[in-house]
Order: sequence, then structure tokens, then C-alpha cells
Amino acid sequence: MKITTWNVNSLKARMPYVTAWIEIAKPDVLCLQETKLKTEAFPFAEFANLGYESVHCGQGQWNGVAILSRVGLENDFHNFDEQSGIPMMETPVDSAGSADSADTTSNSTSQSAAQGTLQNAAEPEARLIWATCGGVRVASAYVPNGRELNHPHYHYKLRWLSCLRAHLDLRESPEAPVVVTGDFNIAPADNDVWDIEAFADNTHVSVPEREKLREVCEWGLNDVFRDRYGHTDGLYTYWDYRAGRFNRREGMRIDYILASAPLSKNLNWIVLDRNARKTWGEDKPSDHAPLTASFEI
DNA sequence: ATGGTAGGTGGCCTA
Repeated sequence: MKITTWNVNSLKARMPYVTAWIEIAKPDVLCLQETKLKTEAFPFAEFANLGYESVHCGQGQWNGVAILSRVGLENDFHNFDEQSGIPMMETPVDSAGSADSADTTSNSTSQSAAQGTLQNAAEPEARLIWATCGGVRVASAYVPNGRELNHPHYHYKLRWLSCLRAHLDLRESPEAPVVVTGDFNIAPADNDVWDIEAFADNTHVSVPEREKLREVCEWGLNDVFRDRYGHTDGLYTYWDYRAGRFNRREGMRIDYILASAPLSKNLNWIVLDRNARKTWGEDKPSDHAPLTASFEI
């Protein structure tokens, strides 16, 4: 089974690129992040024409996660676990533009999550979706960016990761085949960025968020790309559009496929398609490349 | 220390 994760940075803008890529790579399961579409605006029919069932959790404008599968797809849920009540995606005590540093401990009420917001701040953001595909439990996750270390959004990021771990504890079993894929917005180790010095006092490399990621993995998930490629430097999944980062080989490895033992011990191969960060004719790339793992099932 | 680009939306936000 071939499983791909890909932050597409707007599916509306990326649809020609994504469909062209699917027809070449033909993954069995494709996890997308940052669709930036409302749930119902997802192009279900176009993907069905390519042979994929799909589920999508979106909000429009920002975030949005989806799972496509050509090996069956069922039983999804998203955002939070209705049974446990764990708030997977409580919106941060945030305010774009307001200069305060709100206390992160209080669960703030809903004034201005993002100004001019269409979204009730009490509503969870569209950052997590699950499905069962061909007997494998699959998650597509879009972890909050964090913005800055002293920003409320950073504390939201940490809480979100705690919720993900709690969610796994309650709803999934590490003895079963489980993959948690997505854009984690964390570089797990120093060689997952091109120059650790450039990230001093920055998000994505800080100790607390790496610790939260470790706690998620300690549930029973393996970073199969790093398992396979060890300490090789210069392997990234994301390159900022700005400053010519891609051409300068200045990227970050922040997208992964985390697999439980029944899958990770049966990894065939894992490929980072750096070529899909390039412009293809008329089609412009996302700032992330797709990562695909093949498991013997 | 800043800015660079790309995507959203609609009088700037997010990444």
C-alpha cells in the first residue's frame, strides 16, 4: 500500500498539479493538508473520476485536511472526538494583529480569533481527519504553525499536540496498523533544517514542541523516513517560496509519515518527491513536496 | 533585522 502526505497550499490553486501528480504516482491513499476549501467545496467528483473516494474537513480560507483512497475509505471523524470530548482543535486565544500576549491558560471566549473572521472562535479549526483505508487507520494532520515562541499560537500548537496524543490513547491501538501523516510544522532534529543557527529562538525547532512530538511518537509511532535514511543531511519536505530557498537547497523536514509497528516493520520504501516542488509547465508547485511510503500489507 | 513569494480575502492575514 502506497500512502502519500502532501501539504498542497490551496487545493483550488493546486488542482491541476495535484491531479497530474496523482496520475503519475498513483498512491493508494493520499492525505492532503491546507486545502483552504470549505468542506463541501472539495472536488469529490473530480477525484472520484480518478478512482478515489475522499473525505474532507475544511473551513475555507485556511487549514483544511482530506484523505483520498482507492482501496476503500470509511468511518472517518474529524476535529475532535465526540465520545471522549477531547477538544482536538480548540481555536487559540489569539488575535491577528492585537499586540497583547493573552494568557494561554484560560480558555478564552470568542472575540476575534482572526479579524473579520467567518469563523466562530469556539469552533475547532480543520486540522485533523481520520479514515480507515484498506484496513489501515489513517490520519491527515495539519499541526498549528506556532508563529513565534512568545505568541499565543505557539501554546496552541503545544496543546494541540497534547490533544493528539490523548486522542491516540483513547481511540487507537499501536498494535493495529496506524499511520499519522501530515504537516507537523516541527523539525525533529537539527539536521532537519538547512542551518540550525538560522533558527535560533524560532518555532519549528524549539525544545518544547520537539518534546510534544516525541510524546506523540512514544504512543507507538515511527518516523519511517528518518528510520530509513538515518542521519543523512539535506532531506527536506518544505522550502519557503521566498528568498529562493528551494534552489538554494534551504528547506525543512516538517512533513512525515508516522507508522505503528505493524506497518513500520513492513516498510518497502519511502520516497520524497523533490521534483514535485518544481514548476511543471503551467502548473505551479506547493511549497511542500509529497512524501510517499510503501508498506507491505 | 528585514525581506523575500504565494495563497487566501476584500481595505491585510497566514505561511
